[in-house]
Amino acid sequence: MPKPSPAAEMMPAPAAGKGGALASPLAGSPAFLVRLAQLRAFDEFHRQFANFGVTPAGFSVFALVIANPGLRPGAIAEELRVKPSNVAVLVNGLVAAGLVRREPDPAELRASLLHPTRAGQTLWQDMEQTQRETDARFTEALTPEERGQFVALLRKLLHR
Amino acid sequence: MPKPSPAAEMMPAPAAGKGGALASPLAGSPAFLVRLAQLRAFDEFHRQFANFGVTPAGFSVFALVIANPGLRPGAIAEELRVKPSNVAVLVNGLVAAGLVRREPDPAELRASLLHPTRAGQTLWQDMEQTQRETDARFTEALTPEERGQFVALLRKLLHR
DNA sequence: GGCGATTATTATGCGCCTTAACAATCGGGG
DNA sequence: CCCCGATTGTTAAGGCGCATAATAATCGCC
Repeated sequence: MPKPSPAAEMMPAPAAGKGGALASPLAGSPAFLVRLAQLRAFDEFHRQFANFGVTPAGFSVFALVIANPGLRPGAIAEELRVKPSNVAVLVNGLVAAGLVRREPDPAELRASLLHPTRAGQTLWQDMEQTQRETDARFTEALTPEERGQFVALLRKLLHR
Repeated sequence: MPKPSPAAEMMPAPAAGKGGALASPLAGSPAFLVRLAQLRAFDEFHRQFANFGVTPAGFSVFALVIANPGLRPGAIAEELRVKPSNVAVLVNGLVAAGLVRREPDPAELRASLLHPTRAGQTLWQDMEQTQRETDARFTEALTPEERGQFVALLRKLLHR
């Protein structure tokens, strides 16, 4: 091992007896920690959005449609870094829930323009508030400054 | 709206035409960004571990067994914040791949003690190196200092 | 010796993502 | 003008990762 990184050092693991804490070789891995964080975020979402009948992925699509009425599915796929086939299924769910409708584009008959329904616009008010609460809970262990740093680092990390 | 938060403000979204960038109301949401980051981490893992025949979840279980020989499934479930039933399936995969073996515990016949096989120990050398490369790629947009901050913030966030 | 608690596993289902196949439309070159 | 490759969208099928519920075996204790 070339350099002794401060974190993520592996202890000798003394027999892994039930007594002490066990060695966590992945505790210093960003990718692993992100996976754990996403589990927690998912949990929080489920608790808060239990009454809304939407899933995390569906919610992200809905948020984009609300913020960009007339959006096309392809643009959503690009923004969410997901394949268009996946977007189609999620939009189906939103249409079935009566939150979104597909409208034909007169100048581009292949595409469908996505608009929120009136019911969708109404429900969004509550959802937006709930989303803020979800994020607050998710990051409740962080100070406001740390939360800002966290978001900034995530955005830099994701900036392909 | 009482106070103008610096991030995550929603623009009027002028017709969502194909010309300009679209409004991203979730760009300031930690939970949403973590989900995107996890997608990227998963992608990176698949690229790097394509030849090892293990999945991300299987790898995390394997890493724990390597670091803690004689570990019991329940301890893994607790450490990874998943249900024991899930661990059993993942261990099945590792056993089938010849990386891990289940051994009876003489003092606790309900439990099985997990040990890496010799082949598993050998393969782990390469996996450990590959994992470091995966994390390096995952965080390549960050400076070393930022990477350290990122890990520290994640750990604080997760510290239930 | 029996009975609730603990440990592990299998079976089943859902969410989310992928690739592959198909359909419809667009747009430009012959 | 028509055809054909490219674009856009959708459905179908599959895999991973998680959950809950049901089952089995063992443990500890009265």
